[in-house]
Amino acid sequence: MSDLEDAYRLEYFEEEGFVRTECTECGSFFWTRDHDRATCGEPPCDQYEFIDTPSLDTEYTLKDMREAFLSFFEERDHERVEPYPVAANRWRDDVLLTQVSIYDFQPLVTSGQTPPPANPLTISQPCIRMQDIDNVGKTGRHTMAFEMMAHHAFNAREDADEDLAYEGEVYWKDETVELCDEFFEEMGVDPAEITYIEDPWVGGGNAGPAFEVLYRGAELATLVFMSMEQDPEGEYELKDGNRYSPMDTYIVDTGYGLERWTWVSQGTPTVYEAVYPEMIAFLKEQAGIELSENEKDLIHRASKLSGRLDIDEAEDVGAARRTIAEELGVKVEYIDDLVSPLEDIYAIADHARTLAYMFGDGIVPSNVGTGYLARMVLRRTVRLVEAIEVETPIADLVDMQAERLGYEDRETVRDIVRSEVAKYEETLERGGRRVRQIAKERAETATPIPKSTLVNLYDSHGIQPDMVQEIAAEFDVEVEVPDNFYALVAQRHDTETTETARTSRDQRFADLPETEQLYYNDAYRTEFEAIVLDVFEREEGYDVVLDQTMFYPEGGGQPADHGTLSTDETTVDVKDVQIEDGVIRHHTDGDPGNGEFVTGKINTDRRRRLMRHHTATHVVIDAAREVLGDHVRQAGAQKGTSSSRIDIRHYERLDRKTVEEIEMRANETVMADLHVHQEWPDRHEAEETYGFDLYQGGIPAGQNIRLIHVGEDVQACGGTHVTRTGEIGSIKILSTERVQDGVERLTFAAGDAAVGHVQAMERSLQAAAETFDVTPSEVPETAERFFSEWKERGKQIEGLKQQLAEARAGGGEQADRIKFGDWEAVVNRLDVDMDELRATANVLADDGVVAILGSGVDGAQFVVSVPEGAPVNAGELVSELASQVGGGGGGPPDFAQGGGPEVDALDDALDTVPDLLTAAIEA
RNA sequence: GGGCUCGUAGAUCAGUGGUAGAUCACUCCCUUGGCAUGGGAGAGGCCGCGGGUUCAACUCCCGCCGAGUCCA
Repeated sequence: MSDLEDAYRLEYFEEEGFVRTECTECGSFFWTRDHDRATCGEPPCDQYEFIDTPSLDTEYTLKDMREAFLSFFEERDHERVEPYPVAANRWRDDVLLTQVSIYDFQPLVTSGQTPPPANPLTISQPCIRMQDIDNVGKTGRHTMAFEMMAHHAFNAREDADEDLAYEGEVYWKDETVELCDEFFEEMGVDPAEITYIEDPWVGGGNAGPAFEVLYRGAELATLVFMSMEQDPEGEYELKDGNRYSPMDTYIVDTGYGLERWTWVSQGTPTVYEAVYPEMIAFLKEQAGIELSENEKDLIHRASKLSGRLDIDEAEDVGAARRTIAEELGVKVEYIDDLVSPLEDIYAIADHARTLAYMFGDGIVPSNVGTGYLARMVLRRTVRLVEAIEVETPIADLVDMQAERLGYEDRETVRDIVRSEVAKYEETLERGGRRVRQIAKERAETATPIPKSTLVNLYDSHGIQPDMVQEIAAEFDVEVEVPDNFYALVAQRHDTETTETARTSRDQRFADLPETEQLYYNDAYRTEFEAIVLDVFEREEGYDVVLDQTMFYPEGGGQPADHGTLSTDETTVDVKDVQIEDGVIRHHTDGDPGNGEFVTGKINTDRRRRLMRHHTATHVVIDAAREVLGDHVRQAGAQKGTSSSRIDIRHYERLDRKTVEEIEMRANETVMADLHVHQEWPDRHEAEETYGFDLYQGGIPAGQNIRLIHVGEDVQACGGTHVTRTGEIGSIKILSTERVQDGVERLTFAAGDAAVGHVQAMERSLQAAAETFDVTPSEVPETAERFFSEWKERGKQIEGLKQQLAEARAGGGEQADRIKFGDWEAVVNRLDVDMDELRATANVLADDGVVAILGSGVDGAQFVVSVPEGAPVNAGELVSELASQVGGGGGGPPDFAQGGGPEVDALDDALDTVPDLLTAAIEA
């Protein structure tokens, strides 16, 4: 760590007369203008000193504070950048939610592959941190949703190894600290009260020196100087135990918590009161919370105290509250009763804002990914709202926040919330029934519900332990809730993680220049000439690299082109095409010869079909968005030659009517014969014009991106397209399936493939129609009729069999009646099916006769039915008989069945019955 | 992406290799001046679909389809 000490010695500190001091409490080093200061300023070394003491020049609302910050930096040559979505997985695949502002620019901007939208820039980025969910409402300072105000500068080293998307230094540590100082002063803070604590920052594979900036006990800013990346050979070992080395870029990453600043400016006991005043007032009124002056005062003092305690874990909250009660000289239960509803209200306000961000940014509830996180937050909110007995629908609460945050498609947000709340209520109802049943069983045996059952209820059915306890209490049943409940759940999910070893790069391949991509110039040309730069012999076939190619490599869900490469001497087939670091490999069945001139020919039919399907994909997504709403987003796609599929995010199953509507819209676009064209604009201009909805299929790298316009629809896309939608011919949606909760897969065909599928469908229908001897349009009605008639006949047959059985048993047939003891038995071979055999035997037994019946219809089969009291065990008798025909059988003593494959032995077996009966009676 | 649970009468669920059941709802009859109710009778099942094991599968095994839930 001492390696980094120099990193904190700034000229600015020198000039301004700062001193470096070691905190007498925690031992951290910090910088301050106050030479007498002994402590670092961070709780627990120092305490909150702004509660009841508004500590800026004036009291700010969130909106005013945000504006004050952004315009301050704008005035100092920073460009204001619009915030990114909270769903960070819309532009990166390594995280789900935006947790800090720098996430907006990782990984492409921070690594230097892509330029930043502005440099330097300032932004106020909405963030969500789920880690704090248990603390929200309780500690007075944790919120799940917050805005991180920030300014960023992206610098590149002069001696950088590679070409970077930005160059030179904008500013670095001294200017960053100076800006921080100035901003504090602008807000009316005496600079002598500020401390800069040295606190190296490590995260996400990067690291660097950093300052925490404290004022009156509140951490109001973090200044991070990201300058290192993880490297096993690196010269610095940091606090996470990994080694780091300097990067080619070095980046100013700051964070000023908007909510904290607002709070400090107002000096309210909790952050929530500063941030959500309207919603808290609304909820208090709805929940009918009215407090006396005494109670208000007590709560006020309690919140002040809890702010001074260092609570970072939910488990600490209980202990903290006991301490508070002690200090205030009241019972802890009293504080609990008073404070709990308020805590719930604070949490609801925060959760509602979190949900507004999530759904407003297009997250759809699901059992996976961000959708799952949203579902968890929503369910928690439902429980909180129930706890304080507020009648207002959650949809309204979320909508209040969505309105405040300025989201446009609020009706969809409401719809999503309503549908999700309904799903949860169903789950609760189902769960309640299940628990009641278990509780009833346990009540009978007077045993507690074991923890394994509890874990299972939660894991498989989403039922919380406290719900089980509540219901069990109604039945006076105890429940074992272990302290480590969630650890037990986690245990169930312990699985080995398989590590994928990265294949070592072939040096010869790595040295090749990037292949020129001809397929973008004119997607309709199918012949080109090129030079073979290298040929790699593979286990099966060859990989050929050319200087330029028209072969489209697999990518963006579009499969590779096929075709041929020809020289004067030979022609080889291209079976697959892949791109790696800009170099395109043609996988062939032969060696065209290194250094040769080749003529490449693309399989036109295949390519055309892929082009039609690719453009059709854009058309279908656009149609789905029009029909379902703007939240619809592509969650994956795979094009093909006979059909393609796209996965779209949506919160409900699609019914047949909706699918037809989408299909009709898509075909309207086809019929309108719209022009399809591509352009390569600057990425930031494109993002500004069209938003992140551009990135339906993933985020491309680079300064410029390729856009495909189909009418109004615009998407970033690297695939090959037809030039007019009319060329698609037609689009037929073949099927929909739910691949995950919240994700619908549409499989469709375009052009001749669509016609082919319709024809196949028609053939099936024709075949069915011919069987029924009706016209295709009459098939549904006819099938319906046949099915109900078929059921009707089944019932008739059953009735007839019963009658037949009664007739037979009545002695109409020449039955062998034998007497044994006081009983009479019928031994007979009927050669009818099992149902009839059974029915006949039962009728006989009802008449007080032991029935032993055999049949040779389907193998050799026996049924034995014994009237009550007769000295014969049906199970044993059948077992004996069945073994004589090479099979087995059994059943209860009064009724049994069995059989075997040897039909020839059936009669002999029946002949042994009298002896067996005699034996039975003697036994 | 991985794990777990569930698909049986219109609804809710029993049944765990050997004759498909209960409760509510439904239809009819009886009880009552009428209603709440009570009593009786009846109708209603490709036991999700397809394979396998077995003399025999709602039941066991495999695959598919559908629903739910937990975890990353």
